[in-house]
Amino acid sequence: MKQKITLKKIAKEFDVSISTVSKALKDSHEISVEVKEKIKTFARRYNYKPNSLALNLRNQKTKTIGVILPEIVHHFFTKVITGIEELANEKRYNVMICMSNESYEKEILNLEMLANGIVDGIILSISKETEERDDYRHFNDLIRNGIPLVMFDRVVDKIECNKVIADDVGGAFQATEHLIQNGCSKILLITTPDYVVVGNERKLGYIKALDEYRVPVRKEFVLKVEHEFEIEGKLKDLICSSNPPDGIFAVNEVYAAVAMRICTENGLKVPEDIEVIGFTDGVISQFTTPSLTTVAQHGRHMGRKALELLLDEIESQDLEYKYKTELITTDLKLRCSTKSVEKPN
Amino acid sequence: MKQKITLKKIAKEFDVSISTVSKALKDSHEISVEVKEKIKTFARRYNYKPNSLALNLRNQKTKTIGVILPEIVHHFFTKVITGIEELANEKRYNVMICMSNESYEKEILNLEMLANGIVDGIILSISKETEERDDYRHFNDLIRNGIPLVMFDRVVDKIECNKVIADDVGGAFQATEHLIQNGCSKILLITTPDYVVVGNERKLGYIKALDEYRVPVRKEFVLKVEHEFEIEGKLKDLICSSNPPDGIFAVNEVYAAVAMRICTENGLKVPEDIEVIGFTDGVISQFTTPSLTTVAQHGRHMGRKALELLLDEIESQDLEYKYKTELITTDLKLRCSTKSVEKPN
DNA sequence: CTGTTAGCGCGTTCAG
DNA sequence: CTGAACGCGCTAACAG
Repeated sequence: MKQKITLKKIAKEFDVSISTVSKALKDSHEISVEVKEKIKTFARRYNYKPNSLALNLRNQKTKTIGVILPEIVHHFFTKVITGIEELANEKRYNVMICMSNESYEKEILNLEMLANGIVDGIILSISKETEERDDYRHFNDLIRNGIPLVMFDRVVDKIECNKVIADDVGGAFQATEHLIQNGCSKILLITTPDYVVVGNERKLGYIKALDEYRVPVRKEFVLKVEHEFEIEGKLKDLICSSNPPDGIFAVNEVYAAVAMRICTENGLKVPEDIEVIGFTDGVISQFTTPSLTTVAQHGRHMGRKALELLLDEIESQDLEYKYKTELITTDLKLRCSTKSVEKPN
Repeated sequence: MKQKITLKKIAKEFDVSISTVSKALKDSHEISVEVKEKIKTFARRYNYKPNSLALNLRNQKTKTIGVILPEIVHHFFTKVITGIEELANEKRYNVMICMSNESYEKEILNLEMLANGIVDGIILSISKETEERDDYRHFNDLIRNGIPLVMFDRVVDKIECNKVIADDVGGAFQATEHLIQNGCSKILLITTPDYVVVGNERKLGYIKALDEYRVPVRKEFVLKVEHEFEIEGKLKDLICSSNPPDGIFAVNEVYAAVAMRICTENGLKVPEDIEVIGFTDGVISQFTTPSLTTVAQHGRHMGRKALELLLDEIESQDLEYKYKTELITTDLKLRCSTKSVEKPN
């Protein structure tokens, strides 16, 4: 278990002072060429690397940013991470990823841990439990402590900070509009419980599209489910009713995939009898039969944007820094679960 | 931009020494009750938290472990992370996740960054490029520097460290055996290029099963592809040949899903005409039509095990520490792309 | 009961 | 050209 080499050890080796070594390694003009040379070759030989902890402590900054995610087994979030990593790389920042597991407690724990000096700023998507509790003191504490925070995707109006969100309303509008234009008039919305903000936003877009095209909004066509296995029973009932839906818009990928499977199993043909659109950046959609038309969220782009805003704030000296909210536009990714002229992929 | 509160500031506030404050906050018996009380309430009021950097520097350990992954947009790796996080939580360790993006350069960069004091140990799955180059000096440097390393999934024999691997040979054997027992005799293997170790291991299992059941191994039934879009042409040719396969074993999920789609598109019924098995821990398999039988890798379990070994080594004082290689057994997860008595899910 | 000192590893004055 | 001293924030051994 050989110990790491330090300035001190090199100094002892050549019987010079620590600061001489430090200067020599930085190629300071204050040090004689010979001394510099021998110290540098020695350092290279023993692969000297300054200790990050010491540097961070001294500089009072770490060039590291923390990312807190509700979960990681989720294609969208991994895309966001990819975007963050990408830009972090370019800007020579490190990234520390933590998971809140959708838990309020763990979110606070992570926040506290990161806030204790080890990161220069934090990017986060709020946990479901926190959304449900509607308790955001820990974030305000953080901000009061002067640690820059950027929220993405699941954001909270009450918190004053930079934000990056997908255009949930617009995306849902686009999807619903597409279904309407394809001739659907009885469009089922499968969404999350009320406390999930993005679910609500997407519902708004759905309603907006229906309104705009003068399609009546019907209560029985709004399905709120917590878990995908709740879909089967309710959807079956609707399909077998006297007035079955002819289109489905689901606020995420799994809901859409499950709904589509249930339709098929119950004798409906997709997209002939019923068209389906999901909302996601995911990978499942490409492999379902038929492949699933979705609203693409561009998670990678969101990640990049979030870090961009964060670095902006970190590097800003401006006392009157103005927080922004960036809207990332979505795209309708046409596949085979909807009727359309072209059906790529 | 209020600055964080430190021992020093509290000391100044009450005009006592820094160490008095430190002791007071640790409820030392050396300090009078009144002083302790007033210092503690003050600290609580201003939400004092010791600076982690300073603590880490002083203790020469960080209670943080680094994880380097080839990529993160990958269900298996996110499962492994979940396992690592889980145990890390229990043991009160932090986890820092980095991505090598399958790049040799970036792997080295990450390694160097983590090695400079900020983590107590590293868990890693090697990048493809490194596998291809067959150059492992950076790992040996790390180990020589006394930083514990655990490799998982994609491991390298030449590196002496703890390892956790899935039973790739066994899993592939199981899968192939299952196909044979279901009556397949012309089983196509879709695998990766030779330098990918896990691909090779799985190929070994495939051959072993064929040998054991005296099914001839045929060269034209071993398809090596780098990317999934190479599958279509080659598979089509085979299907249309005079001697088409009646079973497919693919070394990953995407290959299997793509192969199955191509079979269906070319008029073959799965599993009646041809059976398909994939290798993975993924999420796609559940949503294909038919759902895909796979060899489950238990990524979460692997993650836990990897961290377990790492903590073992970190906390071991033993100079004659013995490295282990843990084999994580796989399970055949039966779904609908293979014939069988029961077809759950 | 409280304070001083030293040290973790580093970089930066400032003196010599 | 080189070194001593200081500070980043914290703890622990030792003095008083």
